[in-house]
Amino acid sequence: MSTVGKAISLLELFTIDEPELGLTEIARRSGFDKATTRRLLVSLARHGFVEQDAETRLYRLGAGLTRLARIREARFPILQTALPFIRELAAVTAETLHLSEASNGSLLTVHVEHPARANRVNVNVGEYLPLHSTASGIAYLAHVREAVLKAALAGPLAPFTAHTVTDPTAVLDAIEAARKRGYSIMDQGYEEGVHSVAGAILGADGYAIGTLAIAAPVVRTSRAAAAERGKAVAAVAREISERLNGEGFNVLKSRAFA
Amino acid sequence: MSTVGKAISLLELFTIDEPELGLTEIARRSGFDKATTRRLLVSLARHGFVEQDAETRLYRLGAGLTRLARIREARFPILQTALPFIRELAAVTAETLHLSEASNGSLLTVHVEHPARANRVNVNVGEYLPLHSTASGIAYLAHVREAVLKAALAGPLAPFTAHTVTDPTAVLDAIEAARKRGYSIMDQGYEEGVHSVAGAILGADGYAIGTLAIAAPVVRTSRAAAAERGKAVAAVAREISERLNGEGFNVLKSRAFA
DNA sequence: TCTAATGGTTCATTATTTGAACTCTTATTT
DNA sequence: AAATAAGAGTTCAAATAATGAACCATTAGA
Repeated sequence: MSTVGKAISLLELFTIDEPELGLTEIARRSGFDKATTRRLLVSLARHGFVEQDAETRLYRLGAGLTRLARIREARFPILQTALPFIRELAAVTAETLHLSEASNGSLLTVHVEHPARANRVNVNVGEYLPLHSTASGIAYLAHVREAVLKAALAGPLAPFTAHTVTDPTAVLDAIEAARKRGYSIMDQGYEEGVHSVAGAILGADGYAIGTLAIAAPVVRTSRAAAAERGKAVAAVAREISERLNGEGFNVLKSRAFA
Repeated sequence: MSTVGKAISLLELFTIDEPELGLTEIARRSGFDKATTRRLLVSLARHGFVEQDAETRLYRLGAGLTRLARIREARFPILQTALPFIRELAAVTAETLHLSEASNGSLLTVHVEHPARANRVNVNVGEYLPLHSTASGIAYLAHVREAVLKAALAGPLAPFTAHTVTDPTAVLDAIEAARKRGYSIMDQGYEEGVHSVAGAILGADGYAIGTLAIAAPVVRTSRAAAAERGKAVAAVAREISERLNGEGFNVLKSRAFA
């Protein structure tokens, strides 16, 4: 692994649940030597990517990340644009909503809204989503360049549950169906007991730049409820796409595959 | 410079105004060899810190940054907490507002609201602020540990304008005054013609974790206007601190220097 | 068609990174 | 109160990864 990769992998040890870690702990988890770990952390700290609590000596992610994220947001203001819509939709559906952004052919979750109820699906910000086995992934693949789609279905498709579809042709069918329907459906393909629907958020070139998904326990998911959620999520994803680009969804869509 | 530092310095070439750059351009600006630059970019891309436009081959900041920034935000939700208050204050004051976060003893701007008027102060997201010559810096230094304050005033203080106060003792006086007043005032200390007031945002331990500032052209800044803005910005910074920590501002404040 | 500019790659040379062993500080146990 | 343990941080010879001049490929423009 490159030194840069090592440094970044240190950053990836920090999670919502464990946002602060000590030097020894970081070294242990990363598998790097303590001296190496420290040197990397110091390099990261110099640029504000991590900071150290003056009191506890624990390290945590730094504001330098916020800063760069804001610069990106200025170009792709998905989060800012989407937030009000997501909040509204979350209030209406009372199920877990998550917004994911495309980056280098992967999807990663950048925002989550959880309903205030006991039995709900939990999704963590920062999670990478497999493309073939999540509603978000299918919705995304329904609006990507041919080459990206091919690459996504090229490798062996991991079976996460007994329900995961691992046959590329069947996945393609699901993608085609999602494209026609306007939203994707995934029944327990990634996690047992979780049903999801998702819509694609399109960029100015008509290709997907992110997805919006609703994840709910299967016990609360009748066929009718799924369809209702699907329509809702698709409508909001459409709305976000239009706000983001200042153009009609169909105009955007027609721009892809041209 | 460490390899990690080099990689991060590549990220820092991207700005709001130039969010997308080509390989040769990045190499030229960073001063690194093209091969080196490329290798670093590939390492960064592997972790979603940059992404490459499939069409134009230009590089831009990636969603991996958004992801990590969100994890940080979960711990220090300054931005989320502050945004509605900032927006409201921006509407009322009709001047430039900027929110900065403390990171490793520096302040960097993570959000800006500009008024819709021709003559206004422009601040860029991502800017680092000198501590001795900005209202934000003074407000920050009024609520930091003794050691941080000493470090900030130790080096030579750069004169940015003819108005910049570069005598450490005078700066200390300004800090003391800000602490008593509840907000700081900076008259053209960083840029000619710009007047700013700022309030500190406190963390759970009573020390500053960020600042909120109003920057206005001096031509619109009477003594009375400055005082009014100062009181407003201090009140909002207080409010944000309380929301953030769920405790009264004075309770927080008393916790520091204990 | 030719030229120039950019993206991307190779591999021997060079410089940075590595990690075992060390100290220092702080918390915990006896 | 002394002993022990555990974590933070440092050092320097050895090992490894980074470097960059020169290369090719593709695209844009003259």
